[in-house]
Amino acid sequence: MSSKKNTKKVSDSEDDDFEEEEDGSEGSEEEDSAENSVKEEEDEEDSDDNDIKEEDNGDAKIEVKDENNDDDDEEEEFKPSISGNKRKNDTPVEKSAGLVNAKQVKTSGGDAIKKPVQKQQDSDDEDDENSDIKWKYLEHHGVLFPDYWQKHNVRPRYDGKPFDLDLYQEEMATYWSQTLGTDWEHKAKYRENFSKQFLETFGSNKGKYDFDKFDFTPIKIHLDEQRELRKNRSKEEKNQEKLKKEKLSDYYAGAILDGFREKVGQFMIEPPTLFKGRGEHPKMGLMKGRIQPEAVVINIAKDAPVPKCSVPGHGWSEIVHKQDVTWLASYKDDSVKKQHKYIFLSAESKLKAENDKKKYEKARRLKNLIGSIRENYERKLKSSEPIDRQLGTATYLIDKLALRVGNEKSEEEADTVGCCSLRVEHIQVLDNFQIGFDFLGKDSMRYQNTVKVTEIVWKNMQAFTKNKKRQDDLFDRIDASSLNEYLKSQMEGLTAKVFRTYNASHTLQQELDKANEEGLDKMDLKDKLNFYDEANRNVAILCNHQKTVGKNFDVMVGKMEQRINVYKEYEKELHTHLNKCKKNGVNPYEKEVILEEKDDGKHKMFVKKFPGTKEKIQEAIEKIKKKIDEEQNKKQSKEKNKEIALGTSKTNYNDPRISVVWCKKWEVPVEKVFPKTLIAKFVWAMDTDLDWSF
DNA sequence: CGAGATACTTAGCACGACCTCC
DNA sequence: GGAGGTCGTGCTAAGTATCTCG
Repeated sequence: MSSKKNTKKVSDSEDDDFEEEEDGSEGSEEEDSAENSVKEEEDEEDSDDNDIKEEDNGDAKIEVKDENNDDDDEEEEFKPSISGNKRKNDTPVEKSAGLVNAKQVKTSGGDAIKKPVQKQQDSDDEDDENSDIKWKYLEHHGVLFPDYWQKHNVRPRYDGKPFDLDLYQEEMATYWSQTLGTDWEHKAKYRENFSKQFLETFGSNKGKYDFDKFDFTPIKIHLDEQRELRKNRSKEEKNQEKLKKEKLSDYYAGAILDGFREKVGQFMIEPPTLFKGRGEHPKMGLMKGRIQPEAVVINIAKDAPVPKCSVPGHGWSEIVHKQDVTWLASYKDDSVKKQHKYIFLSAESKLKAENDKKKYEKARRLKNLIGSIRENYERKLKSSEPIDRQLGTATYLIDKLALRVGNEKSEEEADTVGCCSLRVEHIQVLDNFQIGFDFLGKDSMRYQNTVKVTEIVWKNMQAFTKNKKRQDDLFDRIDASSLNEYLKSQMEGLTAKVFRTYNASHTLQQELDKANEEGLDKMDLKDKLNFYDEANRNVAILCNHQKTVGKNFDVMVGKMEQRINVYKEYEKELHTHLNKCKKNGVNPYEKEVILEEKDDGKHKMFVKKFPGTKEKIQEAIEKIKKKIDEEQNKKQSKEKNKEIALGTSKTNYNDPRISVVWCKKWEVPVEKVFPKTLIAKFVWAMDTDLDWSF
């Protein structure tokens, strides 16, 4: 209810005709690169804009500041107040709290405050307390659009002859050329989808052309040259560009939510390119269309200034004031598949952090109830009702194997499954109460596992496969929503994914609790971190978080082995050297041997030193032993992590408080287990008490 | 109800910044 | 100080879950 009231179009309200005016009056504006538009559209064009906005909001313009443009006090004051970079998370913007405060920030040089205050009062009041209001005040700078295509005029060949392409054709052809030499090039579907769409651009002439006769290597070569050129830019040039980028990002990343500066996440509209779906995606190779501002909906507070659209001659689709959602902007993109995209605040924002914390608290509630919940679904396993046996069995799998729930998918997507969408062909009922699983899950990652289950589960699984074809659903009486409905009856807010969070965090806690037995106190930092990685790895294995093996993994490991062998040989030689030294009292053989490990042209050197005194030799032996040890550890963890991605569980499944407490307890700096961004994301967990546990 | 819409989280990969090792 | 490797971050695809509507 409340939200509905808030979502009406700006243009509906008596004082906002923003889009109409903008659209109508600016058709002839220069229409190029977004980069230009952000920085250059200053005065002439700006004045139009301000006219409109000043009517709306008093003086509410937002400008990107350029180094050469520091003459405007208003902007000067405004900008830092909302810029993302200097933001201090827990310092309210401008001291006081809440709505009033945010407005002060926004208007710290102008008079926008007057009107909005009135606007604010006429409808919001009763909304605030009830329902799920996510914010009271929200202000941001909108979204950034990728540059329009700029023609490079490098022609492909057709039938061996240079061939002219129009603007859009060239753009498509270039995206295609980007993938020449990669795996994509050889995927039949990718080629099929692209070629069809590409030929489509010739309209009624499309029948005249044969895609196989096109040769795009000239464009490919051009792209390679461009990359080379970019790489070889001067230091200053690179620096300049970096600064520019930072400036832009500083501007767009800046938002204010309820009186606090917050960082916006991904604010750049996804640029056009060829769609690259994971796995056997039927739509791979199709052109992702260019998103125009007219497709973008902006969500801000009623009394916030309307962000400026950076594309000359264009305007937003709509300005809404939906307080029951967290997105700042959204757009529909149906070019490849029907979908909505959103611009959110970044992971480190209060809004996201709060949700994150709630997620873990919910998982902890599950932890406390898990006993009775397990009893409940175990009872269901034996129920006389087939539906209940399926619910029980599916819940068992979700709990024990951390499977995803498995929503229905359409034909237009890659064929992947989760628990409820498992088909008979995905499992094998084996001897000894074992079940074999082999299916493609999210992102077409293969889940392959053989597990011993309880007798009753085993029998159920066998029954569910009876008289069915391979392609039939294993669970034919339930789906994701009925399963979640059942879970809801067991605990408020319980859904299938909570089991994953709970099991992951619980596993991490258990693993890390083994620190005492492992004698962590006697370990050095490196070994402690190995121990942590091991725990982390167990979670990743549970959740099936995989990564593809890098193409030169074997080469890498080979090199390490070689290095270890060299070290070992050196160690042996040192021992003989030491013996000789002992016999003679003094060392007659002091020497250095320089080894060059040659490897495909490049070389690395290793110097074997044979010192002249027993003590020094002894030292050298110790040193090389340590090096061997380190190198072996490194090799081992590399092999262990060969196909396992540790990052995903760290960011999404492991309650950060577990790690924080562990770090404190064992005197490991948190920044050794969390990279910068995760520390920022998990600020809320950083001062957890030592006695806390999941 | 069921299908599509909507909102938000979870996921792997490419690439570039940074670090290390001589 | 530069090449080679590592690692973090940005990007965007692909899930989950719930809501809405005919």
